[in-house]
Amino acid sequence: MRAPGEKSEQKIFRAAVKLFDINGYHGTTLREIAREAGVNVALISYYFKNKKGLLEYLMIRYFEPLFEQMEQESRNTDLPVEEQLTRMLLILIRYQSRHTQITRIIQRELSVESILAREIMSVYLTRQKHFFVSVLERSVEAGHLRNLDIELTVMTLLSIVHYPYLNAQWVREVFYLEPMSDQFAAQFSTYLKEMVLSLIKKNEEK
Amino acid sequence: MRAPGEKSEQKIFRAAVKLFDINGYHGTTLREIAREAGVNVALISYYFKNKKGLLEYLMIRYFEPLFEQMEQESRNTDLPVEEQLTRMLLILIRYQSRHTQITRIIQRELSVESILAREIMSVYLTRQKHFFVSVLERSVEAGHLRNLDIELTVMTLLSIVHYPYLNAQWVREVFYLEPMSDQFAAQFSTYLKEMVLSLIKKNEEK
DNA sequence: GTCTATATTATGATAGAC
DNA sequence: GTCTATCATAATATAGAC
Repeated sequence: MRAPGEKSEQKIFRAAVKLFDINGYHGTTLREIAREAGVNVALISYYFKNKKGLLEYLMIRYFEPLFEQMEQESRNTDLPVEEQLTRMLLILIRYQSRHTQITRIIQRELSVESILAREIMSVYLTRQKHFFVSVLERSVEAGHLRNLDIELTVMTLLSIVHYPYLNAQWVREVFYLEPMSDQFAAQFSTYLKEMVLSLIKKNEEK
Repeated sequence: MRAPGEKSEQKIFRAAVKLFDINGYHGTTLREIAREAGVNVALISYYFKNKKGLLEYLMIRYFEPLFEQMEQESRNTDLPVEEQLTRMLLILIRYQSRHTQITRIIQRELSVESILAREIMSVYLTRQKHFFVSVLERSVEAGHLRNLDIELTVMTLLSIVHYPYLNAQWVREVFYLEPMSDQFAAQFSTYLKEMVLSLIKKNEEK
């Protein structure tokens, strides 16, 4: 009874991602996932234990590879500051645009108060903050950013990078851009690079 | 059997806002709302028809007064551009920080694909975009922003302003700031003003 | 690995008494 | 306006056959 080409575990995962993305985690039932995957409901428990297990699996799978990249990039302290900063932002944008569905699920679910969300914050997001703070501290040493608070700048940069991928529907319907497209990622990166330069250089001149 | 001081309708609304904020719309049940409000479940249907009605009521209540303010401010075209722009951003920040719970509910629920979300986008959020586009167009006429795309700038500014109120937990636990406090709103506004000036002035000098 | 069958509990919603 | 009682359905989850 198995469909050709793809294993059930994978089919369940794909279906869950698709439905969580569109309808939200609590807005999706295991039955819907099973139907979408063309698989029996009981198989979900077999592979992922329960609904929460599906979400946890999804989150870990997302953050681990991303943070390997980020960590590596944050060690390139021999690069010019603006270069390192824009490269770190580029990593985030590229990663998000290649995983738009999971990105939106995670961004949304992190805004719900839960143990899982708190764990993600303490394990990954504090680390992420420190990566960016380090770079900006280097930037201050180089004479940039004199009158902009570092922490708020990090918060701001991350807001810019995350929000369009959370609110993809808004980007589509209000700005007529497609967050899933490579073109958007490219355009967005270019824009951000320009903006970062504006911020840094301006303050340098003061 | 009525508790003193507050009417049931109001108590239900408050309870719903509190629980939707913490656990999400789909993550909250009518029974939980009734318990939190100290009121019978049936009363929710009596006042708000059904669960969806509660969410709709909440959204309209939020956007109407906000857009009255925004609309009014967007007519002040005699002000200097930076002044008008920062004032519009300030309106958003103040409004969000005075309604942190509903703001988070709405920001989160807009990222779920639904008819309601689509309506909010077409009724309010496109209008919001146009307010900001108009100001930035004035800015371009004044010789600013030469190499920054207007629409992307609007998207970016709104991302900065919205994201911290959606991801309040992140702001708290990673940046040790309290999004509900007036102090945060003040600090954030000051920062943004500085940043807007950086962006505009820098490009002016080129 | 996959399915059937079922247990158990929860859910949104309403009819009708007070 | 408020509550009791109840319905119909839907939810997650598991035990056990194949």
